[in-house]
Amino acid sequence: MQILKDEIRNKILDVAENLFYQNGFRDTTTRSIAKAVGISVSNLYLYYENKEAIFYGVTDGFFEYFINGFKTFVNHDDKSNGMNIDISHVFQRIIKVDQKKFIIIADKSQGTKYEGFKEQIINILSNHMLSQVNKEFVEDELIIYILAKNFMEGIIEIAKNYKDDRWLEKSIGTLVSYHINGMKHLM
Amino acid sequence: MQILKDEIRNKILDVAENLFYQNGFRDTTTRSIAKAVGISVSNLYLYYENKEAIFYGVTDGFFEYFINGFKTFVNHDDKSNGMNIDISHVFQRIIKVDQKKFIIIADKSQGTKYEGFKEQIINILSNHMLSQVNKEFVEDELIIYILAKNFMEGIIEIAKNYKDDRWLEKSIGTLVSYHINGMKHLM
Amino acid sequence: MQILKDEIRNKILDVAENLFYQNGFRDTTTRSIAKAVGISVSNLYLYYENKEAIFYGVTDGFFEYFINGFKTFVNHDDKSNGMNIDISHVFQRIIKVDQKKFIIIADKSQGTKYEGFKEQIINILSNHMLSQVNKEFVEDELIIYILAKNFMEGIIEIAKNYKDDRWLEKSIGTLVSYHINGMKHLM
Amino acid sequence: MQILKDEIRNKILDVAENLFYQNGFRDTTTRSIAKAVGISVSNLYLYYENKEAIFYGVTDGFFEYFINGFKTFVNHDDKSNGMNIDISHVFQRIIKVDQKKFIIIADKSQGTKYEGFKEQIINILSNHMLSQVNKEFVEDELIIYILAKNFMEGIIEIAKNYKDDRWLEKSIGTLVSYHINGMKHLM
DNA sequence: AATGAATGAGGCTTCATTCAT
DNA sequence: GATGAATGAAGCCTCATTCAT
Repeated sequence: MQILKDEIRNKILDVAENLFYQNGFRDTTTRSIAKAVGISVSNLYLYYENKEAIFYGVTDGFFEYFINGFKTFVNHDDKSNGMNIDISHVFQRIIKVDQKKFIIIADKSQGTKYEGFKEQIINILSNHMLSQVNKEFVEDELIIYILAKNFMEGIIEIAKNYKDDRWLEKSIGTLVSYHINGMKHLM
Repeated sequence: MQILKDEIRNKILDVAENLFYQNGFRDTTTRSIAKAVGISVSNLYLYYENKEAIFYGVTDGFFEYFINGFKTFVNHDDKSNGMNIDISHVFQRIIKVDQKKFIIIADKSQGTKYEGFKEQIINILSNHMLSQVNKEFVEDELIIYILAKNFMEGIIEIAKNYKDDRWLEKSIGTLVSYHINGMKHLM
Repeated sequence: MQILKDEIRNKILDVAENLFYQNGFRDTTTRSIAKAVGISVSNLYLYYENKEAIFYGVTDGFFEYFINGFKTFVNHDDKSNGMNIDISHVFQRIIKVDQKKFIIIADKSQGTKYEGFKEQIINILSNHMLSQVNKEFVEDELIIYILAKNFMEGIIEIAKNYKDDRWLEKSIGTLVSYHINGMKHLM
Repeated sequence: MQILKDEIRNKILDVAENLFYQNGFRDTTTRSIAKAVGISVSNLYLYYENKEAIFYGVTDGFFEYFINGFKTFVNHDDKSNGMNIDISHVFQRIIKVDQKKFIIIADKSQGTKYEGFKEQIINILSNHMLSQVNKEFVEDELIIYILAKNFMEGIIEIAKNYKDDRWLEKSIGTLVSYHINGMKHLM
């Protein structure tokens, strides 16, 4: 009673996604993937070239989506205020498409070509915020970086708890306005 | 001779602290510790039972301190507003006493008994915030949890960048008021 | 339908011959054979019991031919001079019939029952040469063995570069007369 | 009853030398080395960084020696006849220093940085021979290459059978004069 | 007859831990 | 105390071979 290839191929991605999500790329073993799928380790290699390929199988399509969505924000936003409603939409869309993949790429990718990605996003956010802020109130740019990181991690955490679209919308809305309010006295 | 032993015992903790801080418990090898101390790997085991014991050697004292400091806040604070000046002091003290240990326990402890620690702190913070907030505005308690986590991660990030007390005070101040301002429209 | 089978059966041998020739038995994978044939690896096993059987499919017929041709030389030659024109013909014929198989058996058979084959041929050549040589000049029989091996490897190398019959004839001729001239002062 | 480190370190090289000599680098497994030494595979890695490092442990010193000796020949020999008494001395010295290492580098090094080395030596020899030969007699340079390879393999074979210096001297002498006599009618 | 799927054995390497001196 | 030496378990990956359809 052999299971169909696509079934397994997808099950591998499914299982791997969960394991990468829980333990990150580095601490997820081929063994644990194989065990969770219910196949031998060597069988894994019929479906994917190596552990990294499984990771990219999980993330690649989503990564393009992420980048495109984020570019929209970066380009459109330069003239308006740094952390406005737009970014709310951007992240909403990204998370709706796939919360776990978002988290994996942003936070569990050490050892893959995506490590360093979260940092880049934070830097972009940080630069945006910096351009909105009154330099007199902020003697140290580091605090802005920290707040940008803070915001990004809020987004990630929301992604981790995402269940339905209404909740997501409201939560990101709350997070964004929370941060905008937070920023006001720095402006 | 007993002095010599203590010297090594402490150097191990010193070195291990730095390595745990940089790479986390899981990615720190006994070999790297021994090498940095300048002793043999096997000698490590005369001082500590195993890698985990070294971790606890580094963190345990600090952990009590943390808990006590935090309890003070928890107990004193029930009647006042959730995230007020007091917590600012609590974390300042904790970070001043030992930023690295704080980060290690909170963020680098995967694989040890402390791996759920950060979560617990966030839960406590979350409960506090929840008691301060207007339930009508916050239909979902989860968002409060997320903001609590957000705050905690801000603290951790500040700890990572801590250099001098003035900066620390100002940064935590900024973070706290940022979050208080953020929370205001939820109250 | 039987025809189809034979077509594949032969294509396997064809492909395997080239791969064994290039990489040797040990470093030729069943996967590479199947891929080059354009069939599945498992299908290979319907035609041949295992990788070794494929090797023998490629070599066995030729091996008989080789042995027979060589025996002719061995038997006819006992009364004349050890390395004369006859052996030139023998190897010419063998290489013309199949240079690759000759090389495979002689030089690429580690891991198969033929792995000692080259050695045997060299021993036969060596014994022949020994019977032609002036024992006073050659105190050590080993040097004769080495020269025999040397000659055999010359033949193998010529086989590796074989393109057309004229070249082959001339090259073996050169090699043989080179070795005969070389031997003259040992006689 | 622990064996001294140096004893094992050397035993590893000893054992590995024999295995590399018999099976080549690629077909020698860490397992087989460990088993022959009588230790665990992981223990191997206390002494050498990896399999390749063991190979270089066996060969490196000798490689320098080889190159130096051979350069002497190449430089000194340009004005005299290609395969003369000098080369006899060069190879004698090289083989006396270490026959097996010579063979390993020249013939068993696939997968290491020395693969391709034998080819280079043969090319140098071939070019030398080519400059000595009457082009009218040799329409195809390939045959010269083959004879150079032939000579090199003669040297290797002598190396394989080397026992004492007198024998070596005589054998190389025989091989060289054999080849010089062989070449004479090509000149 | 054909093949996609599966796997155990084995290859190289690292790591935490233990042992003998 | 101290340490060089040793090792089993585990990690990633490949290969020849077998099985179910």
